[in-house]
Amino acid sequence: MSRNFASILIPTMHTAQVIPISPQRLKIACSECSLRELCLPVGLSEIEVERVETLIGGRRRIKRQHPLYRIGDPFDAIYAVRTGFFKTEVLADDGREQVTGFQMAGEIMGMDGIVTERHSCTAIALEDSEVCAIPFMQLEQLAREIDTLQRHFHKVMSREIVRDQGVMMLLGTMRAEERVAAFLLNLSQRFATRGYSPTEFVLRMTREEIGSYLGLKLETVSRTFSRLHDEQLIEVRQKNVRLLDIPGIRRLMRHECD
Amino acid sequence: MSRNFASILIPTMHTAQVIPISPQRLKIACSECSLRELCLPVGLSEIEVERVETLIGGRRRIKRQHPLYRIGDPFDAIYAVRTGFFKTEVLADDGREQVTGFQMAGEIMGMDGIVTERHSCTAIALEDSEVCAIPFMQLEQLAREIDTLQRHFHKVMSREIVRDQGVMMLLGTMRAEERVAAFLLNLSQRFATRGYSPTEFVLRMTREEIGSYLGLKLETVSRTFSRLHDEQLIEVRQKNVRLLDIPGIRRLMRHECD
DNA sequence: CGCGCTGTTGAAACTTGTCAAAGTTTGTGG
DNA sequence: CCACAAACTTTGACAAGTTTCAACAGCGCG
Repeated sequence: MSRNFASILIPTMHTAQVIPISPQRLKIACSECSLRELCLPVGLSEIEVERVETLIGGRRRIKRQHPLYRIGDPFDAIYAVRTGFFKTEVLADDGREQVTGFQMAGEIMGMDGIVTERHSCTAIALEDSEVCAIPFMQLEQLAREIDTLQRHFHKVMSREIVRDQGVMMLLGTMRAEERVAAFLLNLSQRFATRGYSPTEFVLRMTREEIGSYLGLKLETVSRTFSRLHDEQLIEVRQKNVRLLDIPGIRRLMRHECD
Repeated sequence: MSRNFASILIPTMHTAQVIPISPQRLKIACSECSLRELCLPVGLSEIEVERVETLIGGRRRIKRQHPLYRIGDPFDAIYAVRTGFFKTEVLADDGREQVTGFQMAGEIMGMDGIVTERHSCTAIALEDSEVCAIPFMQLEQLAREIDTLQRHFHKVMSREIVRDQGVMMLLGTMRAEERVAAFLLNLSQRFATRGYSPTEFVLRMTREEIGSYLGLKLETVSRTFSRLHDEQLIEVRQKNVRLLDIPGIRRLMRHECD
């Protein structure tokens, strides 16, 4: 039974098949986990890890299509995805929505709420999911005491800012085919990091959600998938995707130089 | 005309007239800086402000078109804009560039560098500018000691994340006219916050830079300005802009309801 | 004073969006 | 477990919006 911070770092259910972990070895496994840098700083003493574990507010299960938090909700915690898959989306005044990201195991959500103490986006589970809530006041308290935790948290926020820059690049300069290619490669890389196949995975989101994220209409996403398929770069059947030629897909993105 | 941005919009913001500083008081004086509310938390005691002042690494002058930092530069400080105007831009593998933001007085730059300890974007002064360098290690140190400073810094990072969400929305769902309208309203609002006219200001960036930021070609930006002008919403002469009908401009953005 | 950079405008080409229809999968309730 | 409805996906034809290419004008720097 693991409802502590360390456990979010450690792939449980999903990756149990890939990296078997006995329950009593959780902390050790954390230090061996290839994802550790996503969630916990390296170099914590055992005592410090224990303190971090006490900080976790608790685990929350979110059913598919249900929100973890909504725009306007009071902010009091950030969340680490334990299992499952989320999307975050923002809302324009006129009602238009835009998916700003997809979050998977080991990733942190909710930092948008710090500035106004209300969430500025909505996080919705794309499949039955589980998160660890990390009460923000307590996180700040502990960050004041543990340098490496403080630094780590700052890196997590910074990584989010850098990720956003990448999305801007994608939305601002790429054409449809490049966007879809970048999206697939990004997913592939993130799955690989977590020990899953980088070439074969399931899209938890609809074409419309992909389109929203990529600034395209769902029809364009669908057509682009079909085109990549015609070019023998991918195989798609519904939500199942197989990347047949990753170098080829990567090449698409450099195609339109300058 | 060789008058710079500040001297037009900001009735002499340059040192002496607004903020009298006696010659011997050359040290950094956050306590007397007019930007204080923008870059420091409210509620610091005098002693705390003094401590923050010791933390400022020093001012740096950056000439027009010169970089404050470049992609790949080692990260060791964040920067607060004192005077002037910057753009930040990222680079794709194939050489394409994308402006990710424009920064003006009181805004903080450089947080992208925390995660990798190298900057992931380049910051270039669009006019002769001045920044306060804030060594990051020392900032973290002090943040561990002063709660309100810690919280403030987290809010600054969070604000950046929320801002990025807004840019994604802009790039992902808006048409050219809406993007330009949003851009102008955003600038207007930021000038207003700083006590300058929200209706009349100078664009320090070229059409190409605006286009890069908005995910449009420079010709489209130019055409859109012309169209807004035809519709009597704005006046543009070169870099000088006057917003004639802010409600009208705002209406443009709700036009395309979903 | 002129050269270069920046900005404006036009016409054609191209990419993506819109609308529509049909096929496929998923979920629900009998 | 099947049947049916709803949601999602694919594909085509056409429209709209944006980019591309090109020409020219204006300002500003040397």
